[in-house]
Amino acid sequence: MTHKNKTKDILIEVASQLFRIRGYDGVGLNDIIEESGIPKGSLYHYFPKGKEELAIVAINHTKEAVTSEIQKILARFEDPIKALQAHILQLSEHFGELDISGLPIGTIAAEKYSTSEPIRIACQSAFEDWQSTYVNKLLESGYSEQQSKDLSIVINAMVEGGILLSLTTKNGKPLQVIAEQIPLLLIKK
Amino acid sequence: MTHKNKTKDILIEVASQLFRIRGYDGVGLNDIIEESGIPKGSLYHYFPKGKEELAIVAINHTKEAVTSEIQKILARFEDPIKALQAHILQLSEHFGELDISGLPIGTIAAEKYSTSEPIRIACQSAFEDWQSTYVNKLLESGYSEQQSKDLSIVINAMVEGGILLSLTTKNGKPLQVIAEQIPLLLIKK
DNA sequence: AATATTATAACGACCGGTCTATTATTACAA
DNA sequence: TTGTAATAATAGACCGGTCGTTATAATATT
Repeated sequence: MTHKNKTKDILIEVASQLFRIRGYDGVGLNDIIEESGIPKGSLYHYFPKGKEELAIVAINHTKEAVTSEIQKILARFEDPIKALQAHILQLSEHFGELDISGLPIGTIAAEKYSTSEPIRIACQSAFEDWQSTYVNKLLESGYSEQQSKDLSIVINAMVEGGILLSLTTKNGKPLQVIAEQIPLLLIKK
Repeated sequence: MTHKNKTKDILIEVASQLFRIRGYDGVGLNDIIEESGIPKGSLYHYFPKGKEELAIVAINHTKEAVTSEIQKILARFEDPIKALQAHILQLSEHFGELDISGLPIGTIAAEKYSTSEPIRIACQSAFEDWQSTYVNKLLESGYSEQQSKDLSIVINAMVEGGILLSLTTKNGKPLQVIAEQIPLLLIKK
């Protein structure tokens, strides 16, 4: 860390936010230029391979940001049920207002899985990271390897799907209902 | 029905498929022209308001196609657990190969929820239709109004999220794991 | 003859990407 | 410290191509 390259970091941050909200094809380089105030020359200086390269770095940035956010909230509750509910309810709080920051990487994944293998792989890696975070919490709480792994997939799917539903309906309700059903899922076998 | 407008129907069918796989911004009108063999003049004759109008019709087309597909497979099993598992496992069978036909409307929803209100509403309506289909099955099976409604949201989210994970990982496994967890969720209260 | 449909050419706007010039910053020699 | 050459970074005009859309003409259909 501690490599203080402000310009590059701003580009990554702005690109991450825009891609999250409008997807890959919905965001032009000119949008990123304009929003960040950084000229095209600098963008291509730091990302000589262009848009796809920037997008992959942005995906990895979002991956890490979300991973540490999940870790942080899961660590605050010993009970995995309460922890996961807090995690999902936290997501639901963003809705109804206007801020809303999109599916973290689901939009890009859905758009580009069939047309950009590097992007697909970056998105896959993000999903795997988040799943690992869930797995760790479940293992700590005494769930079996098998059940932890299975549940982490289901939780990941429910979270992604829940955000999508909440975005589409402009309403945090779907995520709240999902949070309520967590206890059913987490019955130890 | 039975209004035999072949040209228009072909446009809707082709547009639906392309939007499913590559999203709204990832598909140009030229792609639709080329894939369908129908000239641009005809497209604007049938959809004078252009791309967005065509997309909304395509979304509604996909909505109805998916709704009747869900209804069909749910009707084949009396037990709602078996019925939903069959539904989800059927989805999982599309993966691993190359065909794969994308998130039905989730991609467009995620891309455009913030930039096209008409598209957002069309997507919302599709999600509501699918949820209603789940609700009906659960009500028939003796679940309470409240639980049926809650579960239908969770199922919808799991299916959408599961397809997204299966697309991204090129693997039907996520959907299969989700299908296996259905019994936990459907415990009657 | 009137209308519906097909067929393309062309439009301006914007796309991702390239190019060249200029300005900061760094590294090293005196 | 200062002068200077090398390199990094900024700046934006510009490129060919493609975007969604429009316009106009030709052709079928009624």
